[in-house]
Amino acid sequence: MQTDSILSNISKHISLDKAEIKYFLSLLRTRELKKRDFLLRAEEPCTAINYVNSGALRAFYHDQSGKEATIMFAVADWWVTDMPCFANQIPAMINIEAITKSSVLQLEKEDIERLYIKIPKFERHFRILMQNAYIREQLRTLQNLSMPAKARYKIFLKKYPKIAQQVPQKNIASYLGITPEFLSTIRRVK
Amino acid sequence: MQTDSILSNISKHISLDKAEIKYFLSLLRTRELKKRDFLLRAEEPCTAINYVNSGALRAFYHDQSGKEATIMFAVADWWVTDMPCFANQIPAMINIEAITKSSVLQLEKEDIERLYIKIPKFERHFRILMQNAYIREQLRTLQNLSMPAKARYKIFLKKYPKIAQQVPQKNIASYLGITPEFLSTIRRVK
DNA sequence: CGTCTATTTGAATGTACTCAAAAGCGGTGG
DNA sequence: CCACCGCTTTTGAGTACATTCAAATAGACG
Repeated sequence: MQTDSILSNISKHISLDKAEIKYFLSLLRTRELKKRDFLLRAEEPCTAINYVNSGALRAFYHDQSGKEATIMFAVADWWVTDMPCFANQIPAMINIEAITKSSVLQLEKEDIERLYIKIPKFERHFRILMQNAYIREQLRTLQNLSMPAKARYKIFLKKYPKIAQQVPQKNIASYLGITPEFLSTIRRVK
Repeated sequence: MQTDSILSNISKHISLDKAEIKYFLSLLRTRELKKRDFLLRAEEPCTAINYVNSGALRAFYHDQSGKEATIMFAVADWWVTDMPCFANQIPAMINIEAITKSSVLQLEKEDIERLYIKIPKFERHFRILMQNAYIREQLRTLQNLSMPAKARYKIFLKKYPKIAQQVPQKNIASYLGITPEFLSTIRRVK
C-alpha cells in the first residue's frame, strides 16, 4: 500500500507521532480501479471517503432527463466522495468513475468517526479540507454566475492543466455546464 | 449581548461546560448594523467570522465590469464571512451589506485560532459547519449547471422562503446569476 | 407629496442548445 | 499491419434561453 502520499497530505495540517500514524494507516483500505470502473454508483450506500493515490476520477450526477453534470474531477492527492450522502448516510446521488487506471485509499465513515474521537487533531485536518473545498466551490459558483463559458473554459485550463490533459473534452464540457458541441465551437475561435 | 442563539447553534454539534461557554463568549463582540451598512468592504482586511443574531445580510462580488454577483444571503443563525480571505488573511474580495437592520456576533481570526487550541472541540463544530457549507455550495453548482433559471428560482423559493420575503428581487436575480429583467419575465409566466 | 429605486414590459441581440451529419481517432480482430 | 467499429470531436442550421437597452409603471421612504 502506497502511504507516503497520504501522510504528506495530512502533515500539511497536523503532525502525528508513530503510534498515531500506525493507527491511522490501519484504517485505510486500498482500492484499485481499471479505466471505467466505478468507485461509487448512484443509489448505493456511500460509506467511504477516498484519497486518490494515482490516476484520475470523475464524480458526476445523472439527472432524470439523462443528462449528466460533472461535479468534480479527482487526481492524485485529492479527496473525493459524495459528501452529502457520506455525511448523512443516505444512498449516493452521484457516480464516481475512473477515467484512467486509478488507485485510491478508502476511509470508512465509522472509522473516520472513531478517528475523530481517538485522535481529535483529525477534526482539524478535515476542517481545513472542508474549508478549502467550500472556498473552491464558492469560487466556482461565482464564475458560473458571472462569466460566459469561454472565460470559464480558459480558467479551467489554467487552474487544472493536468486534468485538462487526462480527461476527454466532453467531460470538461459537462464540468463547465455546457454541451460538448458548444465547447468545440468555443475552442475553434480560440 | 444576545447569546442564547449562538450557544444553541454550537450545541448542535458539541457540548460545552460553564467555563468553556464563558471563555467562548468572552471572545465575541457584538456589531449592530443599520440597513445598508457594510459589515465588510472589498479591499479591506477580513479579520472576523460573523454569526447573525438577527436581520438579513448579503455577500456579493463586484466584478471589473461593474456587475455584481450575490454569493450568499445570511439571516438569523447563519455564519458569514469572506472565507477565502478570512482563511488566508488577504484583503477581502467581496462586500457584505446589511439588507435590513441586523445584529451580528464577531469572532476574530486570532481568537478563533486560540479557541481551536484551547478548546479543540471547536474544530469539530467548524468542521461540520464547513462541511455543510461545502455540501450546499456543491448542490448549488449542480443546479446552476443543469437547470434553467426558472427551475432554480422555484427551488430557491422553496429552500429559502424567509430570505425570499426579506430581500429585494434584484438580489435574488443576482444570486441566481440572471438579470432582474429576466427574473421578472420568469415570474410573469408562473 | 415628491423623489428615488425597484419592477415590469418589449424589441433587438447574443449566447448556448438540439439535432443531424461528417470527420477524426483509438482500440481490436482478422 | 491494416481495416473496421465505436466513440469523440467538429461543423452547421435552426431554435430556445437569457441579455441589453430603453421606457413605463409601481413601491418605498423621507
